[in-house]
Amino acid sequence: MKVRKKGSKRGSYKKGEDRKDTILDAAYNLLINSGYYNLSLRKIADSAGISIGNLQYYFPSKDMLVEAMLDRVIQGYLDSFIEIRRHGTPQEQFLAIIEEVITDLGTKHTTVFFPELWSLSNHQKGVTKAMDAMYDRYRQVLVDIICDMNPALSADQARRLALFISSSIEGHTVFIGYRKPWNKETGNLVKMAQQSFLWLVMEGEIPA
Amino acid sequence: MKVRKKGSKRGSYKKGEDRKDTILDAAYNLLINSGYYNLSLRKIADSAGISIGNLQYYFPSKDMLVEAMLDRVIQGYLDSFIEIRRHGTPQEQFLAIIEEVITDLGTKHTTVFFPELWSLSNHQKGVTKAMDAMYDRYRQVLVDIICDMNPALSADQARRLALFISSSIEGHTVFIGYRKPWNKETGNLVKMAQQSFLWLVMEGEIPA
Amino acid sequence: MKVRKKGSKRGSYKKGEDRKDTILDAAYNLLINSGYYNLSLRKIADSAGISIGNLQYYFPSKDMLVEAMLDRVIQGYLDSFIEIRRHGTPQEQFLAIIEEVITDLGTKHTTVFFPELWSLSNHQKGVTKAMDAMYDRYRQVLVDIICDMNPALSADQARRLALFISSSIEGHTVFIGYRKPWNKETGNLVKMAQQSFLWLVMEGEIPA
Amino acid sequence: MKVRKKGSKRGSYKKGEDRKDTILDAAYNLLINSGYYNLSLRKIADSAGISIGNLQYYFPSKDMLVEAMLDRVIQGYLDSFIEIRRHGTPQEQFLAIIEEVITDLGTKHTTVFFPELWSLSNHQKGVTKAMDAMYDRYRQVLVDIICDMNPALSADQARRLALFISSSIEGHTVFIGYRKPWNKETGNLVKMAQQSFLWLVMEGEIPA
DNA sequence: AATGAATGAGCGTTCATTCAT
DNA sequence: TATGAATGAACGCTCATTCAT
Repeated sequence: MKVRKKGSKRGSYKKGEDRKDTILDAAYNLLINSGYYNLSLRKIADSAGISIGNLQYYFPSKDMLVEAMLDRVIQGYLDSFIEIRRHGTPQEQFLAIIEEVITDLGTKHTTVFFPELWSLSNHQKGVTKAMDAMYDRYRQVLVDIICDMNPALSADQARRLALFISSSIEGHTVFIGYRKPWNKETGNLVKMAQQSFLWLVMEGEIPA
Repeated sequence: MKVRKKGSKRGSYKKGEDRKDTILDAAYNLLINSGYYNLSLRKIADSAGISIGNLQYYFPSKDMLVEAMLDRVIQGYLDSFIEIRRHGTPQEQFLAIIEEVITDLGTKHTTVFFPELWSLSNHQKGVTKAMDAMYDRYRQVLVDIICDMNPALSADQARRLALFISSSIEGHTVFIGYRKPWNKETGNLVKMAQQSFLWLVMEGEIPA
Repeated sequence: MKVRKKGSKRGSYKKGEDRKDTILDAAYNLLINSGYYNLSLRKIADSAGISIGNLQYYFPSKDMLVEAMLDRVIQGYLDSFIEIRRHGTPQEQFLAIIEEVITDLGTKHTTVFFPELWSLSNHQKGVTKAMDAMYDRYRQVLVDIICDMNPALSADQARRLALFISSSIEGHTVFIGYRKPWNKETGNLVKMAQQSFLWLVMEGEIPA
Repeated sequence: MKVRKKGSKRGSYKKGEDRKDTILDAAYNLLINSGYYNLSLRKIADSAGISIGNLQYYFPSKDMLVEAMLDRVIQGYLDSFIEIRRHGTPQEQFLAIIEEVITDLGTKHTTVFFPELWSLSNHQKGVTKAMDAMYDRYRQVLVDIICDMNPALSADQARRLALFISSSIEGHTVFIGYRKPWNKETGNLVKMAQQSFLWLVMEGEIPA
């Protein structure tokens, strides 16, 4: 999923915001290509073509920069979730979202980004919060669709289903992602996921 | 899952192997508590109570130490997989393994270890290899059980099922793991996983 | 031969260049007093009165620092060669240059510097290049004088003579240099060198 | 010039001496290939195929090992000097020795060894002493021949000539040695050296 | 808004040396 | 003799951060 610049109205960025974007783009690319372990302010500044003094004018500490970058990337994913719920019956939407998300796992930035995020979230509180918020919003999209599909489900049950489904999908990152050993199985796994989750939503016994 | 020391025969450790174990234990604990990003040879040596010169007598480079540690932890998980297939019908084994693995996600070391492993595997070849080998062995246990449960399935289909099931389970780490927001849902998710995967194995349409 | 600071105009050094000079001076003095084997960035930084972080702001690697230092010292020697060819007949210049160079061998920094340079040039490519360039320029001064002294010589012959003469002079470093056992013979060796080389240039049979 | 093992009689080395030789050979090869700067006891022990603990049983400190190695190499050169004075008239011997020594400069070990020796001798007293003793013995060979060639010379004058000649020859190491830019000129330089030094001995005005 | 300069801590690694066995 | 284990210092280098300009 592509990270997009915000604020398209009027084409009138503040210069500072522009520079921040350049920096965050540089940081994101370095993160994807080398991992958080190898991410340094020096490399970011170099890659963004500015001095590290100037970089720290925009982001006073590494943590702040990192969190700004994560927020931005996460926002990109959220924007894409919103665009999904548009066409077709709830069931069609449901199957479409499964396919879209699983397919997205195969892109390099998704394959690399999320494990970094999960790892970071275990050690940095600010990251935990941002990540949890993202998944909350993501799951809410699923919850809404699930309720439409099977109105017999309670809100709790729908939430539980959304949690199970989204978790299961995320787990495929490490196995069918970019350059992962089972990448070629992506299509088959989409089919298995669709029928399995569909059955669970429509006919499963969901704990109340 | 607990990492166990090997070499139970005769109680006669070589001194050097003992020291290596101490070092790897220290490294593992630091990894769990601070993440790979904060893992340094100095901290490991301190934590193991030896000088860093001595540490590097046992592990000439950080990479070698890290891979030895990962191999050891992974071996612990593999050992536990082997012990699972002992009692009951294939279906009982299947349900038991799902419960056991999902429940294990809630332990601190599992919750933290795997995201570190997934992240590392994207940037360090030796890690990729060890991780893939581990999951291969893990999935093979599932494949065997699945074939027993539904002999109508081809080897390919069983492999596909094992991949989908194991991936789905792994994905829960980030959400129901130790101190994760949905940790209390673990029991419910076990039930959903069990019925969902059982249905898929017995009645799903698995791509051939 | 004294290494001089460049940039005499206006007395307005850039601050950074000034600091670089301080560092290179410190490095040079340590090289002379302890040899390359004992030359470390820490000692250079200490000696220059700065932190080693700052030192590496100016010279990102030890190799770069060393080569900058060698270039600077070599430049000092080259400057002095240029100043030699000023007064008297070619033969007077020839004798003067022999005396000057041999006498210079007795200074501490020359006695110590050149063996370090020769040794380094065998193991570090960048050093080889800088050294060869220096000796090329040095020999060219001799070639010019030799051609003036004996116009019957071909360019090749003059080059061969310059090579033989300069090599022979360099060889004395180890024996008549600063605190070397034959240092007191310097005057006598100058006389032997002068008449020997003069005879070779004027009456020797130089291979064509 | 090849370094030879001593003690050819009876083929009955003590085992310890044998081991010492192995170690010193390893050290010498490492010195030639990487320079003193990169010479470490670890590498020597590895290269000799023994533990570093054992290495330090034979040579309690690095300095002692290095000096033993230098002594051994130097002894090899001295042995070769002794073999030279055998055939022909003094003048023939004189010309032969010049050719032999200059030609030897082109071998890799000579080209590399001597600059290391010269550099070391400026910083390590034990080395200075061994080196000076070697050159004394070497010059004595020349002194003897020179006195035979021109009996009119005083002992002092002969010594001065030997010093000038030997120094001049050594100086060529850096320029016509192994892989040095003027290596192909070796033959021509031998001729120039021979006639120049011959003239100086027979007709030069040597300071008394 | 941007740069250049500086710091101090920490990194992985290599080293000579010591010592018990 | 020979090894294995251990130390402590130093190495070149990178880092996040600070601050004056």
